[in-house]
Amino acid sequence: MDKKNVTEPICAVDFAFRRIGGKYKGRILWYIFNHEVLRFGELKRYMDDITTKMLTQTLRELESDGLLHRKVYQEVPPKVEYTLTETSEKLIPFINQLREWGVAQMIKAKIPVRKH
Amino acid sequence: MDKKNVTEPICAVDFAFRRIGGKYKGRILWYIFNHEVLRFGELKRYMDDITTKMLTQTLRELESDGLLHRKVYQEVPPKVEYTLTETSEKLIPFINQLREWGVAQMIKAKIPVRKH
DNA sequence: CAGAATCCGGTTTGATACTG
DNA sequence: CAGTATCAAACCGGATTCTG
Repeated sequence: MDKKNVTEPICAVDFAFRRIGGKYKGRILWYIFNHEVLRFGELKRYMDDITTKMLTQTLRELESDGLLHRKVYQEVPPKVEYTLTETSEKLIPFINQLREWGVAQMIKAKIPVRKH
Repeated sequence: MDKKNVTEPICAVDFAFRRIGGKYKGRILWYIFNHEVLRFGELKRYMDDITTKMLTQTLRELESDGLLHRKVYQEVPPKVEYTLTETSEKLIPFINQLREWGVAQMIKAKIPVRKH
């Protein structure tokens, strides 16, 4: 997930999907949006199926793409808060619509829809 | 990209991203939408950076998820046409929104935006 | 608490050649 | 034309251990 952002995007759809098309990125943004701010450990609990390594890695990518703010509190025990940026806030309507589409599909397919 | 659709989705966002979050899926849907119907070879030319193997594989996944129609003409030389389904047509406004977000980001970052 | 570091298998993706 | 088949490389992602 490094070279992806180095090679020139073919088009804008390509560009966009490189930034949020990963396995966890959409959900991370969505969960943070819903709570306004989330700490590392909270986010990990919501994600439920992610390892610390992947979460760290994905958060760093989002941060370096300007889609997340990372605020470190210099205290013990450590505390780090993640919030959306102006740029990623603009993605929320898209994610939400996609989510609604997903809900509709899941109902049709009779897959239990869990809330978050 | 097989197990992805076997394990239970965590939530609707997860569900949706498994269906269109791959490296090429969004673009494939977008290009087909823009041309209404595309043949295998045409699509490959538009994608520009995909191998026949990946294109085949991705098309099959989209088809089995009910996001693409695949119409085979029994003639020589072979001819196969891909079109959107009702389900995937509902996704187009979102993909377009995402595309517009991408365009804005690319302009900001001074990355040349190519049309498709 | 919020990670960093390492090891390692599995999956994804790619190059190339071939076919009905 | 629309794919298959095969092999190899790259990347993803998980488990575990460790630390300021």
